[in-house]
Amino acid sequence: MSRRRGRRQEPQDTTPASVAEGAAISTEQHRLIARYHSGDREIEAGRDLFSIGWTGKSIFNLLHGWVAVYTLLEDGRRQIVQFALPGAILGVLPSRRGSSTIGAQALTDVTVSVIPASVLATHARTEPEICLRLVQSLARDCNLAFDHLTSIGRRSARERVAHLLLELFTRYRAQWPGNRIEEMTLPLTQEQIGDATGLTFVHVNRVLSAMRKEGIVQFHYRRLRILDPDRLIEVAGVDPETALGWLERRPWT
Amino acid sequence: MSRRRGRRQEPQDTTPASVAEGAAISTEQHRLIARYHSGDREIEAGRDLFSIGWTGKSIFNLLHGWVAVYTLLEDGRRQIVQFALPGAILGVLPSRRGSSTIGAQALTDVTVSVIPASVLATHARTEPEICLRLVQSLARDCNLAFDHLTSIGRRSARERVAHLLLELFTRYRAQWPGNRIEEMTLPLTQEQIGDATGLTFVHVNRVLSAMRKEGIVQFHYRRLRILDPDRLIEVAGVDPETALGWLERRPWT
DNA sequence: CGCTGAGTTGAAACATGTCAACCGGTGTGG
DNA sequence: CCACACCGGTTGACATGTTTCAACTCAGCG
Repeated sequence: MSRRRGRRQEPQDTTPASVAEGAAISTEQHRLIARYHSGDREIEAGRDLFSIGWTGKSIFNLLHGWVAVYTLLEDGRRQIVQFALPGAILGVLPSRRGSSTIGAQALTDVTVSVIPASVLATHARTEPEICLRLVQSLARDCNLAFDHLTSIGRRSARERVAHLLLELFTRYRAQWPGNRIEEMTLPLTQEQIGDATGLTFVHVNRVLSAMRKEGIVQFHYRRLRILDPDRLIEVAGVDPETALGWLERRPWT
Repeated sequence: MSRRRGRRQEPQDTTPASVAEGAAISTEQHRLIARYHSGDREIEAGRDLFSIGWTGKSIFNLLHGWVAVYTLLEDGRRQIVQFALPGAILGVLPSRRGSSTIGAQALTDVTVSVIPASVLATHARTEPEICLRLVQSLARDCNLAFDHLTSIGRRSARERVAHLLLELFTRYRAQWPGNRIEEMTLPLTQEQIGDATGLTFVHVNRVLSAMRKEGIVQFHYRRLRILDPDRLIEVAGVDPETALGWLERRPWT
């Protein structure tokens, strides 16, 4: 039942996500809780920002890079439940007591701003902005999770993969406004796409091959090229209106 | 690809979820934003609290009954993304502008407290409690959504159904503390279980039949009886520790 | 009494998983 | 500098879980 491929977990060489491709949103624009951070931290690609069982009491504001949030079953099956982009807030969920049931893996080299939970607790009442920001971030995460749920639950493999690529592309492009090139560095392996879509990496490969042959998208070694946006939208099964809605999204998240 | 069964949507006879089975948490305990509600509203079983496309500007505090939050694909495929129990907060997500991409259907007769979004907007700054409460509710929803994601993405049909039953049972029982009977009214059809687990109602039926024959659970016409809790936990593939964690959850949500 | 919603069951079709072999690139250590 | 290991990707043959289609039951209700 789709165990993971026998590979080491630790290192991973990944070219940084940011190539000069347009006018990017600056790192500082992502730092939306500037005042209280207790310092920035850098994590190299492949490492965990925090792992399952983590008992730390901090939350993280992702400033740069990509992060995959995942869960694990006892026998090694893995599910990626969220892809976090700059601006995202991570680590809120592991509710107070107890340890985190989710892990967060850096897909690229990553820099986060660390905010002690204590700060949050003491200032939440006096500084409503923080709280509102949290609500916004969580609502967005929830919405995305719901999208993924319907994707995994009710779409075919082909639709799921198309949907994911489309989502990540539009979210990414929202960070590079004005850039119209249908191409990007997508710092994922096919196995990770499988972990996010509930498929096997073998099957992801087949789906991607098919879509490449049909001239819809091309995804090779972390380079994603969208050859036929309209057909991709069609295969993903989102109405173009929604797709446009995605493009309007705020830069953060 | 698993369209819905050709049935009318509207009415639905459902016995109310609350039977006298122990010391329930009172309705007032669920009303956590008491001050600002603009009145309560009752929705009968089967009706939508709000539907996809809804543009209203209210949020709802569920006081009594069960609600299923769902999404729809163009061709009628449906995915239930959340089950809301008393105490839950609904309708936060449909972000300001634009219409809701999710719907909420009453599974039983339901009463909600309606809170105009405007109230929220004006008081969020002055009354941090509201905001904190929202964060808590959203974080919980997000966590549950992540659980469901890994269930649908990586578990077998059998595991998924077991997992869902276990989750709903523990969440329900948290509302009736002190009650130790492994039995409850679960106001769902097998089709709705399918919509939540990403399966066909036919297959849900087969799985349930099998588990009944094996003496694990019994689910017939909205009556759920857990015959062998340990085996259910085992089949669901959660470690007992986590299962206990569920039981510790706050009454609301 | 017929209708409808929900559940049940069997047979066959199909999507996806499993297993296994192989390729090319890259880093590493002898 | 070569040999080797390993990662990520690719492909084929086959196994299997789940869906699809269809028929039938049962209960409630007008």
